[in-house]
Amino acid sequence: MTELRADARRNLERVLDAATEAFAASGPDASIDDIARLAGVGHGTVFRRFPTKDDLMFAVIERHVDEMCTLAREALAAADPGQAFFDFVWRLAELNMSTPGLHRCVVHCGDKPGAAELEKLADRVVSRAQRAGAVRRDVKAEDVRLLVRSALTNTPPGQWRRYLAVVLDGLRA
Amino acid sequence: MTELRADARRNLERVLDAATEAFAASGPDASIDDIARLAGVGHGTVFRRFPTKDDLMFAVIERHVDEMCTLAREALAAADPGQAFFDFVWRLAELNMSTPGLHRCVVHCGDKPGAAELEKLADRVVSRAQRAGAVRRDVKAEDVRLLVRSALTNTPPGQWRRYLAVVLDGLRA
DNA sequence: CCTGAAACGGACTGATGAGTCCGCTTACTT
DNA sequence: AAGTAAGCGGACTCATCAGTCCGTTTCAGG
Repeated sequence: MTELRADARRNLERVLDAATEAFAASGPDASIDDIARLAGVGHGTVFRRFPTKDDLMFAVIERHVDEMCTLAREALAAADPGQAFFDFVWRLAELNMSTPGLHRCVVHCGDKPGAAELEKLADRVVSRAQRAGAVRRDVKAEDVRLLVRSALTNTPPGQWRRYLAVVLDGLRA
Repeated sequence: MTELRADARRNLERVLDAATEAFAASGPDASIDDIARLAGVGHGTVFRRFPTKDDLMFAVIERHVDEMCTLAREALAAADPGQAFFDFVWRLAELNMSTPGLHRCVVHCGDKPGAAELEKLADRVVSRAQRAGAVRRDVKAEDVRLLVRSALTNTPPGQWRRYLAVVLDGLRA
């Protein structure tokens, strides 16, 4: 029942590879038709495995999201909450901005279960740093998330580090 | 030749009013059909006056852009370059965020002649503040523009003041 | 092999939205 | 009042894209 036929498994891999490439290049605007063409399959084949485009997108970024959750858990376990927060943000940014298109997909899928988990973890990292006095108290954890995101999104390629530095300086207590 | 017939003039006004309302509500995503319906005219009438949607959008924001240019010129004339910069940014933000939809239209039309003029003026305000030592030197004038924009765009309604405060704090020398 | 179920893929639908066209209407002019 | 050019508006084209359907192909087990 859960076993896929050999050709189905092969096509599934091709689709995921193609989708990763297309979403990395064009963000959530990549079309299913493009992805199917890139994978060398009909687009009906894509829809059989992933009932909606969002399902496919989430399958592509799931690995990314998991990785980010791990970073968040490490930050929560670290000794110095302030340092952990700043390190966490930089690592998160490096991971996301290595493929800006996928980052935009992560933003697009913000309400999916896995992504919601990540948000909860990230908010705890922020709160901990605030309690330790490393981050100003007049912003909410959610605000920090949005500020960092806005510094990374719609930013000229290769310039985001400078932008993030400014925002993080603005966030220090 | 340049005189419009009475009905044409009346419809032109209606279209501009409707477009302002629609763009303010939905940003650049407002459709010409919606605008025409709101104005009570056929959409052919809209296209006769404004060959493309962008032309219409720019006509709507032109007044805004002019007002912003005035603010920039005032800032350039002010005595204290640093204070002038921060006042300028806050006034610009208040003006834009009173109608977030129109702000998104301004961003969308960033390359139109009038908007380009505004960018040049704004960049001079920034450079002047940097030379006066009020703004950190490791960012370019364009970076400041983009950072401020990113703090205002895609931001929960009513929260943008906090976000802007953080970014401006991060920009101080 | 040979057969049936799984998988395939592309034609099709339906929605949306920009921009064109042209037969009809209406406002000015004389 | 009548002629005419300006103006009108909606039907039409064209393109895009998500998602459906079904006749055909291909895999895998007996």
